[in-house]
Amino acid sequence: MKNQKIMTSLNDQELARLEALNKLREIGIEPFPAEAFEVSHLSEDIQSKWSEEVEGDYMEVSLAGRLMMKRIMGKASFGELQDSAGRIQIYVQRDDICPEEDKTMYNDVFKKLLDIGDYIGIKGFVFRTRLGEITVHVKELTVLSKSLRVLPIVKTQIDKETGKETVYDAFKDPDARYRMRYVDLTVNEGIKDIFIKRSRMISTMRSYFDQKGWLEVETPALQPIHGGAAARPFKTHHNALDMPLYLRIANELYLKRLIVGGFDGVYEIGKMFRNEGMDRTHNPEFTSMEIYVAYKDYIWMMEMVEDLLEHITRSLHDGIAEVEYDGKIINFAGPYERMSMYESIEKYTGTDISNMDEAALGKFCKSQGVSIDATMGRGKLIDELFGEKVEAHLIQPTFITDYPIEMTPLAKKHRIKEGLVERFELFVNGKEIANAYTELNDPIDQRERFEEQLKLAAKGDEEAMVLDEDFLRSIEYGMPPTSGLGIGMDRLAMLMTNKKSIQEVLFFPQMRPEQKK
RNA sequence: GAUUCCGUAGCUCAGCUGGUAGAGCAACGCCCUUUUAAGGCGUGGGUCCUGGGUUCGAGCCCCAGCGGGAUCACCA
Repeated sequence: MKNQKIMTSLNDQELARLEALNKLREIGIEPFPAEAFEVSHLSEDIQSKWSEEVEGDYMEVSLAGRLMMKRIMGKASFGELQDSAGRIQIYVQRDDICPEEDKTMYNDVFKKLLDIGDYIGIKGFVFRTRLGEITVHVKELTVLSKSLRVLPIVKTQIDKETGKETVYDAFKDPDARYRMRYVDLTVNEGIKDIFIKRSRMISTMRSYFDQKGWLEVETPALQPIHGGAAARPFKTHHNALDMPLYLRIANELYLKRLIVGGFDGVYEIGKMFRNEGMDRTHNPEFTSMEIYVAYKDYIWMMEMVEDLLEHITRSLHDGIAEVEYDGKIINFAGPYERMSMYESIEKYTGTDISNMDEAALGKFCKSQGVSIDATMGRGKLIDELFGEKVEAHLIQPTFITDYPIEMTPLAKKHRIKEGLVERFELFVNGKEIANAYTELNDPIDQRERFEEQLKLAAKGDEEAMVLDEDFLRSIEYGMPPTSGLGIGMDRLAMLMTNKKSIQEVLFFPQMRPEQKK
């Protein structure tokens, strides 16, 4: 009865696969065997290393993977086996896999009961076909796992005259691809590479930091006070403590406590959560890297970022420090251009705003066609102006330095320039990808800045920071001069893999629940 | 949140001024021992996203909803 219920929800192709599975069992072949299958080679090993000269080394190979194509021609067939590294053609002859009278293994199992997507193991030898394709001649075939669903079969034809490539039946609906990433990864070439690059990007960064002697740490993701950034948090509740907790929007205040505790350098690569809108550069959970190094300032940090990004880019792109993004060549070899925020506005509007007061600035924004409202203070006006007039021009990596104090409550006041803080952001392709300060370690100044934030909150600013008394206590014990940096790892991954949507660099981007059928 | 486009077979898509649903691949059956989008002959397969409405008649028109994409806004 249970079976019947399943049956009615299946289409004809899925029914055929279920029947094939039952028939395999009838023949005495377990479609989901428990035994391990020993693999000697990956498809890629053979494709790249085999030649007639070393033929002798490839007389007994065993491979495992999904059967992705069958081309049956009577008593012999070709197929394609896809493993973790790629694909290789296989050649299956009836009398080879069925040396005895009984031809079931070929006539029934291979020709009829095996479907595209099934996992098989093969043993045989490598040869080259008349048409020149390196192929495994199968002597022994093992069913490793049955696939009950139909994979979309992507086929590519290359026109022999024009060399033009045509793709048939691409599995390209973004909705389906993100919801069923396992199918996307199986069927679409190049998807794995994105995530392999992402993984290597992170491991390269980690080993760079480790080599400098900085310590990778972990700090709470569940926080009683959501500090360190201006954003709306996710709220949850702990039952045993009967208290509200927030998913972290940043880890800055915890990492600084560790600097107070005496580490010279600490960093954390981890998930942050922000309860805000989603678009092609925002996912509710995202990966950030934050690092704090004692006895340094933001000028030192700019040099570190140049070296780090150049190093990562080279290690991901065969030693080259350039990436192509959105049709542009972006060069990550340092040094990068540096401009103060005021200089950048002057460069792209022709006007020096450094001495304007709030009223004059408001007037200037209007004259530039920047829409403003009455609640905006001086800092916010500058930020708007920058966003409208400057950001889009910053294609090559560019440091923008020295921000108005109002919007940056955790950065140290500028050593010379009144009303500014020692902060930089790194822009690439018109987008911010890194943010750094000379950290504020003066506890009295820090308390005043928090109090300013409280006033903003009282005025209704939902994103104003909350005062963290324990954090203040920690720096009252004494925090060394420190520079800190944050990098949005997803956005960096987008740059490194030439993807325009954050969903393309996340295995499982956040989605609405699937509609029930 | 706003605007806009899209949702038809397992996949990719067509479907005219409204007339009762099609193609290729995939599936099923038969033929074929070096093919490669293999080929040839034949067969089956649909909640046209959901719910209302207009109409003699809706995949198509109208309304509402669901899901997704793009652009903008918001957001370090």
